[in-house]
Amino acid sequence: MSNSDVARIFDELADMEEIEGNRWESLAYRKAAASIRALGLPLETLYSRGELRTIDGVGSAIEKKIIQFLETGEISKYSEMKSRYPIDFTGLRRVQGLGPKKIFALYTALGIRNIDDLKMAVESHKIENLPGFGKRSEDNIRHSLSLIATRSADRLPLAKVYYEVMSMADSLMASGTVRRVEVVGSIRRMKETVGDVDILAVSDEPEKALQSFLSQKYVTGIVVSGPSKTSVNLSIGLNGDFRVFSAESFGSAMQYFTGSKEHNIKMRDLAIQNGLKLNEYGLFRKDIPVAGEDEEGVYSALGLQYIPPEMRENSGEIEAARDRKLPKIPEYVDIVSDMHVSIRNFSPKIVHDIIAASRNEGMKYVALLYDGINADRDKGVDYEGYGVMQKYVEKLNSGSDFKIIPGIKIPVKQETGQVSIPSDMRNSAYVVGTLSPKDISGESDPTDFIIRAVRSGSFRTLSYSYTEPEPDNRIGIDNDLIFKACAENKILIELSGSPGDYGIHYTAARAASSSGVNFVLGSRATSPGEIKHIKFATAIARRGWVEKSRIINSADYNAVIGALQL
DNA sequence: GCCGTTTTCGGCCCGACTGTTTTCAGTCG
Repeated sequence: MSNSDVARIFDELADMEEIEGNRWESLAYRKAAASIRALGLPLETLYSRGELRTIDGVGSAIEKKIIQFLETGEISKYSEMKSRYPIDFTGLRRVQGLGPKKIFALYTALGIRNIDDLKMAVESHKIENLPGFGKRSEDNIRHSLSLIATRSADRLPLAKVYYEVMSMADSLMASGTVRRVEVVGSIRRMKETVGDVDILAVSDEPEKALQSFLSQKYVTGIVVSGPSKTSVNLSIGLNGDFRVFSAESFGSAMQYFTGSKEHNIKMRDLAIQNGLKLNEYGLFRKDIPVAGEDEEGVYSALGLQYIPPEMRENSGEIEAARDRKLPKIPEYVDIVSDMHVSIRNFSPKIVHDIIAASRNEGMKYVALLYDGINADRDKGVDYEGYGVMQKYVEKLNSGSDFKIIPGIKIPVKQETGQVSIPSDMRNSAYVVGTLSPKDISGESDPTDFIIRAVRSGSFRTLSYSYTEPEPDNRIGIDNDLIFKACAENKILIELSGSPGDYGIHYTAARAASSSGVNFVLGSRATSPGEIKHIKFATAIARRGWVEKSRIINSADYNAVIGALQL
């Protein structure tokens, strides 16, 4: 039973209230659903602490519903309404252009309850004759259904689309029809998953720029297209929105389309309180522009510090910016080392390739972690292989300005809660303990197990390993207790940049940071080409409000060697 | 249904686009 289950229920309640004309109730459920979805910790935890009401958009009525769900597994209001609207809203809303009203119209006229019903109705051309629908509507539904069928997921991991989207922006710039191009939306916020791609441009010839965008080879279909904006299907399997603005409006347009939606709502509310109006064209006092050319001006005119895109999730950043108390998060260039490059089969060549790639990414030193686990885990760690690598690295270090920290990563063992490492190696190697859900699946009290591991002193850094980027459905552990133990025992927590081997979520990083934990950032690269992923680890730190001073690898080599006591 | 640096009542972000409409509701971001 995860937060997303509860969020889905509130979204459906919002749909049903909207059908019944209860606009504000609908809005309230919608807001609560979004807050719960963005929550970094399980609702059960907040419930046990009596803190459900601290969630933005959760008042007494919604709190009661959450409690009822947690205690009985059902919400009576939802069940009661659902019996009147036995419709799969969640499924049908994935169809582009279908909202609650249209879904209800389809249900009333044709008894359509789910995607399969809709497919059949489209195939037999029953929709085009419905009042409020037409031939175009039916064609659009057909097109959207075919996209849903071929799409693997509604959201894709950031790293899987990031580089392609950046090259899309580059080729658009090269077309010569725009003066400036920026990727905004969730990609600019470096959110861990991406649902669509937003691109903005400045152009003196908006229509030419739009045409140029539509003719790019990565555009595979057009959803909507007007004089200033267009929405398309992209070859990467997501939809893309492209909009053209004038230079005077570009800052407010970037602010607006970077989101998040919740951040924007609060921003516009703040503008209203100041007698101003904020939209994508600028910040206005009685139609006279006050700001809009750049984002800094918009934030500043509202009495705020500049808020980095990664922090714009309406999780306290606007209040902090008002009080001049935003944390000093690292810039991407502040991270001068990749503290987790994984090496399985040592050779001088691979080390030199890693050095070259690291220098290329602006790194000054790198931690090379020997992954000496045999396929058969019971056989243990290949310490001899590590020894060979360590000797080579030491020799290399003595004659080079680019330094390598030799290290080893070892899974935290189930029986002992420790990583097994010979005592003579503990002092010379940077030891990282890895922990994946399957490592603790057999534990009756996983939280206590991890805390014992942290206290064992057998590793310096705790490296969580997950296959999914989102925090939901993760192992049931009490992060608060674990983070406290890490802070007390000076155990570092690793933030991962890897697109397939995720570390802790940014919300957990934020909690850890406020518990006093320090961090290391690593790409978890298994080949030199993956070292560039370090930026995604930096992004998690930025999203998690982690101060630069808490990140070990924002310091130079000598400081890190000292901190790691190597 | 939620919320409060004018408020415990009376507000609730806002503009673009589409399709089916003779002036606008629905959807989207």
